[in-house]
Amino acid sequence: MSTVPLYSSQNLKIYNSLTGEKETFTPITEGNIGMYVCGPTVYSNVHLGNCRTFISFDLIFRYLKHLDYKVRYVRNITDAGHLENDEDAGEDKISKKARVEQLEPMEVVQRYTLDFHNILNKFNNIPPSIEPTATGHIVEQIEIIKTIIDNGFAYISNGSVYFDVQKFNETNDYGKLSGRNLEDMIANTRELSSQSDKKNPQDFALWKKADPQHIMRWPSPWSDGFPGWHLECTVMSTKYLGETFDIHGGGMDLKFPHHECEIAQGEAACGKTPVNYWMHANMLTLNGKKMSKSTGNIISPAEIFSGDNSILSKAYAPSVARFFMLQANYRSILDFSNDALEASEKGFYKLMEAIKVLDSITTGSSTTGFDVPKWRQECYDAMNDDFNSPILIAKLFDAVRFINNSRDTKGAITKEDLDLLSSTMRSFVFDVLGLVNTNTEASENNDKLSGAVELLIKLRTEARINKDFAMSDQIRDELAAIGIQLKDGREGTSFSLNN
RNA sequence: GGUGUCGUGGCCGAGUGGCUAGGCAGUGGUCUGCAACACCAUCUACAGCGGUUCGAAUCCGCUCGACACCUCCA
Repeated sequence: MSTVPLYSSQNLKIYNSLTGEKETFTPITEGNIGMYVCGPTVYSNVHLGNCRTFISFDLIFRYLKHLDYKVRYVRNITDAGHLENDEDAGEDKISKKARVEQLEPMEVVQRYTLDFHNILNKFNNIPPSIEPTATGHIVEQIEIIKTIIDNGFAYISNGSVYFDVQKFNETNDYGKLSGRNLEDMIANTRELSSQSDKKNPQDFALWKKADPQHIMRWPSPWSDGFPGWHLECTVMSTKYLGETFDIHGGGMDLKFPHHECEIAQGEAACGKTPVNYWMHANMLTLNGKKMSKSTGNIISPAEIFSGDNSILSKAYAPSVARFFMLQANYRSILDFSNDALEASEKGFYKLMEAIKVLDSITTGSSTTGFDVPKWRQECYDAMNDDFNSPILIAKLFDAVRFINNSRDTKGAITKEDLDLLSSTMRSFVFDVLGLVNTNTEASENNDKLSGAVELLIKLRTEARINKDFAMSDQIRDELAAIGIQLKDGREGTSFSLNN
């Protein structure tokens, strides 16, 4: 038996940074997608801004899978080669951290890789299919450097190897992704420092000769040294996804020079452009400025979860922060604030509450006031339009209104429509948006608590019948104080757990 | 200086030529013993100036402002 994959009935459009337009998505191999996303340099704890990028691509990964595509998602760990700056005096970020904290470089890598995985796991991100490291691909990097040299696009200088941008630009277009042209860049570049080994300031390192005190070093035909930052992504994407693959993603700040250099390396090594669809996730800002490790303008996920930061009024669940981010388009700058997060939290629990209500709706002979199949397609249309999660969420809230109405109005929906509504809600909220319902899980999974609260509700109801409002209010208020909210409705009293 | 993006109501944030985005907050009402929850109704917009158009938040120009990249950053 064979089922028709969902993607065949949906028209997915993706905004391609390379062309600046939304394009109908067509994978190289039907039904299969290769996607590469630039991962973190593991020299410090991830901050919330880093997380936004990976949550954005998790949404994309989840939706592509939801459409029944077979996706190979590769996201690297940069554990070597990422310099403090592009001058020759630059120090490897991992090495520097290791020196400062008196750790082995691999201890630094291990510590922050674990932190990265732990935090993304809390945000309910699905792990990538392959998570390769730069240090695990030194041999491949040396091989590709040889190829680029052989093809005439790189030169050796004092034990280092540099990519010859001007030579490349004679036959190719350096700057096509970031909308720059080489002449402008040359005209606007500062003078080279005298000790540079580079022919031109635009040239970038493929291999760097290590200083005597540099710990992380590997032998190569040119020197004992280490690979350039841009190279690892070219090598690992090519190795696991092929010389040309479908989607390459990353943070907006990597567009230039990192991704521009990847295109140059790929074209110089393989003679073909490496990526069909470039996708860039926009920045999370704090006080209107980009979150950035180097400026210290950051808030960490751990602080969100604990509330331990002066700008936060309380702690927030990971799914609340995730929901907050998904309420903005991945291509828009999003500004973080406690007020915005608090507003999202209320919306989030309203959404979760409605999903719980789905189970208690009674069905009737017809559905009035809501076209479930039409609504369902509108949800898909939103996601098909370059993963427009804010529109999807707006559609979900349309359904929330109908669901809450249906609770009070008996028999306003057919069994068939309710099943479709329920399955669609759940698949978009949990599978596609990747939200976790901490609220109802706690109440459903804890029968003892539930039994105790039901007993208190019973006692309170008796008190109310006897007009002993002092007693009934005491029960209500003290339960509220420990996060259990009682809800009086036509059909009696129910409760929910608040965070 | 160069390149690019953006400026939407109290807050967040969609929308790219005419039709209610949505969430939070506010206001009025229904429900309630009183509340909360929920529901119904409703208010505050498209930075400024000029142009194109029957019609512009949406297209064009200018002005002002913000941000990002051009050094490391998701």
